[in-house]
Amino acid sequence: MAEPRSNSEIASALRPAVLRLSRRLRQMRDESLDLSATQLGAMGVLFRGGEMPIGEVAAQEKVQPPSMTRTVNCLVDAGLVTRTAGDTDRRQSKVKLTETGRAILLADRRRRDAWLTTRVAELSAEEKAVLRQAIVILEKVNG
Amino acid sequence: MAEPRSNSEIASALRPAVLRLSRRLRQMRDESLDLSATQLGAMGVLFRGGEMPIGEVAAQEKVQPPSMTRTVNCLVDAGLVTRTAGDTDRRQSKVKLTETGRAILLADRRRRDAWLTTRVAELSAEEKAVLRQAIVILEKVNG
DNA sequence: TATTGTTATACTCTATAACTATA
DNA sequence: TATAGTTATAGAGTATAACAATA
Repeated sequence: MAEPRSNSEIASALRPAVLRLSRRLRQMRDESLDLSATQLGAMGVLFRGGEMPIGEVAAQEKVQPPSMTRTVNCLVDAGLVTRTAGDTDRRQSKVKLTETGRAILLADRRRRDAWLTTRVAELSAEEKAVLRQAIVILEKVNG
Repeated sequence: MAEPRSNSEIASALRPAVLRLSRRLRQMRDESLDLSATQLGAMGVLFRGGEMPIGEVAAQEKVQPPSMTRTVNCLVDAGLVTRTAGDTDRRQSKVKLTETGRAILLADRRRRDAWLTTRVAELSAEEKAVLRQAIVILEKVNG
């Protein structure tokens, strides 16, 4: 599968590559004892976007609302995010990173990305350039 | 995150992109009622590599042996693969796609990749070229 | 009635630890 | 003793369905 040409060939080659890498990335948790990849993802959304409704976090992470409720519950219990009722619309619960959450997110990212950063560092400059561009494309593909 | 530059910035941007896309890819199962992404992955290894010990399938898919035992059990029950004791070393159990398995794999891939293929098709020729190269790099990063 | 979120529930994936059988 | 695989067990992640509260 060195040269997939058609759209479906690209899709067929991309799928296992992404699935295998994601498996590895989830396991990296063992090195950072605090956060799961899922929790880190949700916190990352809040880091970038600031305070927002829980539904928006779910949408950005491409999970269903009940899944994000569960993740946020864990983070609230750990004191990493706060959940407050919306002021204009009280159905919403606005979620926000705490200062502790922000600090732990940054520390955890550094530790967690150790493996992946090492792997990336071993690539050539050309390969890194391709990867940089590919990240944007992957996000685009994902909708 | 349009222009990550350092190795760790690339890692930090790549991680969520891969995790979110993998989530989506696992959900695609709903459209193809037969195989999970995990099962499809294992079958894909056998499709490419022919008959091999179960440990080898696990290694290629980057999962631990007990996880692959479980996956293979399901596939055997469904008649999609066969498991036979090794002839030279009877500790091994060699696994092989059945003809049915091969046919279902190919049919399922076509159906399952429908979403991803559509997304890929919407990319420009340049973006597809980047993605083609990136797939190889992702596999390399993954070890 | 429609929307936002939560609760209840169930299933898949995956891992680690302990075990069996063979080398 | 070492290796290949399986069994037993546990935990995380995710979904759907049903519900509550608010708009």
